[in-house]
Amino acid sequence: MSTTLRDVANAAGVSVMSACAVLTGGGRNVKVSEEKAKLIREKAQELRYEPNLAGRSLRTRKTDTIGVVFQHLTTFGEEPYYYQQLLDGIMAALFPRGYTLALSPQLIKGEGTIQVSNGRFDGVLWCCPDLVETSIESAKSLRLPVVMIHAPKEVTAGLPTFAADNERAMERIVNHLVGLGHERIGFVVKPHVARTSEGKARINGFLKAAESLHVKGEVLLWEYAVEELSNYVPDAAPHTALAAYNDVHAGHILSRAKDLAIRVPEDLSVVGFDSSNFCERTQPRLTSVHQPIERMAREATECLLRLIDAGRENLSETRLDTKLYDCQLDIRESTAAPSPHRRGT
Amino acid sequence: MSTTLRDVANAAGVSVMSACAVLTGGGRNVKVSEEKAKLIREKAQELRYEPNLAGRSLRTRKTDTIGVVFQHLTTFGEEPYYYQQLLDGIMAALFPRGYTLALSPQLIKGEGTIQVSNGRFDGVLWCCPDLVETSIESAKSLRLPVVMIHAPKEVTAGLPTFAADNERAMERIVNHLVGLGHERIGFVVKPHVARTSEGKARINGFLKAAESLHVKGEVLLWEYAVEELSNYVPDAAPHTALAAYNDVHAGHILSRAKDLAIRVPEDLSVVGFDSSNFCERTQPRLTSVHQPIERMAREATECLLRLIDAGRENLSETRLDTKLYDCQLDIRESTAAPSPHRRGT
DNA sequence: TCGCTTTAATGTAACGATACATTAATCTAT
DNA sequence: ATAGATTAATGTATCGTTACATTAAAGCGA
Repeated sequence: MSTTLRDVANAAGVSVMSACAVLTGGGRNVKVSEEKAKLIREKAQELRYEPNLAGRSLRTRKTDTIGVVFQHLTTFGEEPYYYQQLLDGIMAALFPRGYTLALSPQLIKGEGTIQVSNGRFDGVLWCCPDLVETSIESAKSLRLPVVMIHAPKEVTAGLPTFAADNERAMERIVNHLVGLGHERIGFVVKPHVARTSEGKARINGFLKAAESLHVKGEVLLWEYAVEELSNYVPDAAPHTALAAYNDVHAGHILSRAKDLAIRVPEDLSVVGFDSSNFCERTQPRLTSVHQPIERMAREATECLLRLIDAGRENLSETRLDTKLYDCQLDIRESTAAPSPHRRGT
Repeated sequence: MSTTLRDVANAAGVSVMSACAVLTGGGRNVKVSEEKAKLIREKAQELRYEPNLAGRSLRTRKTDTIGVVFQHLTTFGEEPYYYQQLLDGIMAALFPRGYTLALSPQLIKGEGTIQVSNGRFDGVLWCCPDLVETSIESAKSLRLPVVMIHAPKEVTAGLPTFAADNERAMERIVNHLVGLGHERIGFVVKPHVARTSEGKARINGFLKAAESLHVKGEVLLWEYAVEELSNYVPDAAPHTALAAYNDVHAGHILSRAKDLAIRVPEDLSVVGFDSSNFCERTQPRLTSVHQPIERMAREATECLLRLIDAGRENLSETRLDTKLYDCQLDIRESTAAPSPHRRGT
């Protein structure tokens, strides 16, 4: 059995609460002479006392743990860079404050509804780019502070939300491509993307930007894009530029293009999304949108911690922080003006 | 305030332990009629009862949470694929059993020594490829089941250990290169690598393999490798093949080589380590060693869960599981026979 | 020396869930 | 009909910690 506070108190010949006061720094009311305090600390060290957090949590209603919600169990595999940055940002904000981060099966339920036991988390960070409506209800019904990361704020009304400005980002892509002279642009997505709120935002931004610049902008399902590349005929390609939903998808397009001897960027411009360091390693290096994911995650986490603190001090009305992050386009080598002989065809 | 078991019991007009027995399935001793059981379940749902885990943990001495130890706070950034696969493997084993995974600042202490509060974790997974000796003492002194992942078993004596066979892996690399005709091979590492036990194992394996095959095998610090490439002279290069410590480093070498117009694999063969899907996206595609990280993490986690179960049932002596994983070499395009005009120089 | 504050502590009761022991009521066998 | 077994429950103590209330002793001015 492990050492308890009572063991330490007995060893030092003092009461339990004196030991508690000394070892936790708490107990405003309780004063202990420096002499006894020293003895208590000595005994605690000698017995290798570590507080039992279950006991403490039960009493203080504080767990010093926050839960992180992902939609699926195995999301990591699809977009390693995205989750890496997310976790790094969260940890950067959490650890200096002594908080623990938990990934729990409770927090990963298929249809977006989760149940969280009491006394496990002080708050929840909800990271679901592919947010569905039921998630929101589920999030709001938690009797815990919740902060949304990367979910369009129109959907999360009433919850603090930290998200990339996806529409603006797509506008930047289209602007760049049109500026280069492209007039037929495809946005390649996988089917499920069209059902997520982030996907909708990007599609929406893409279509709006194309419309306002008077160029042809088409949303292409992945299979059609693949087919289109396979049937590629230099002068008759339906699109001279393809934007992909993320860098990994863009990478796949690059590989395809290479296999089919389609030159990038001469024959086809390709744009990614995330501007992960992966972009520096492709051939050609990939033009992509940089989302400040780590900063977003860090600031969202800080917001959550503020909410938790506020709740403790009964400042029930903290202002609802919500922030939309502008994304930069990192222009690399995979985009260029369309070949002259096809320009304006 | 949230609903407690007492609230449910009162609402249903039964005792607290009847409610407890019905809602947790536990309490072997306590029988409840189907009629009352139904009523209890109804009331629980109606009041949205969720058990308080602090209370439960305190009583049962079970947290259903395991902690994962990393050496540094920001390790993720360096090797995203590695950590992604590790976490995926851990979660795959943990979540079906209802366990939560925790990343805690308690578990990330610079010099490898950690202290874990009681009542927070049921066990600890220690994932430190760059393991230092003090870590081991720290790991052994935890009064919790501990399983080591990715630490050489010579170092972790007495603790279950799941690790890649690094020596064998380096042997495979050297075999492959020598088979192609290379006779001057460099193994490129960053300085800190040489101090970690995994680094030592790889260096050791590399040198031993080179020696036994009677070829020149040299360990190169990163800066020297860079310098060597800068001064590259086709017929006089000190090495015709470079093995890197991981895929990302290998990627950097590829970029350098490209910038300097050194052709891979014609002028120089390059080998990575991890065989992440990154290898498929480089130009040329990267030959690399595949470590079964996810499987390793999953099996280590399963082992930890067995130890935890065993502890509960006082089967104090479970056999000490330890497994060394063989790694395959995935041969892609970045390795080939050295150019004929330099062969045998 | 008496009342008053100040200092240094201690006592007790929770927090919520569950293990173990006990009780009351019903059933079975002779 | 009654002992003994079975069923359906309830009572109570406890896990380790901390909040709140209380006490005992010392200090101090008049």
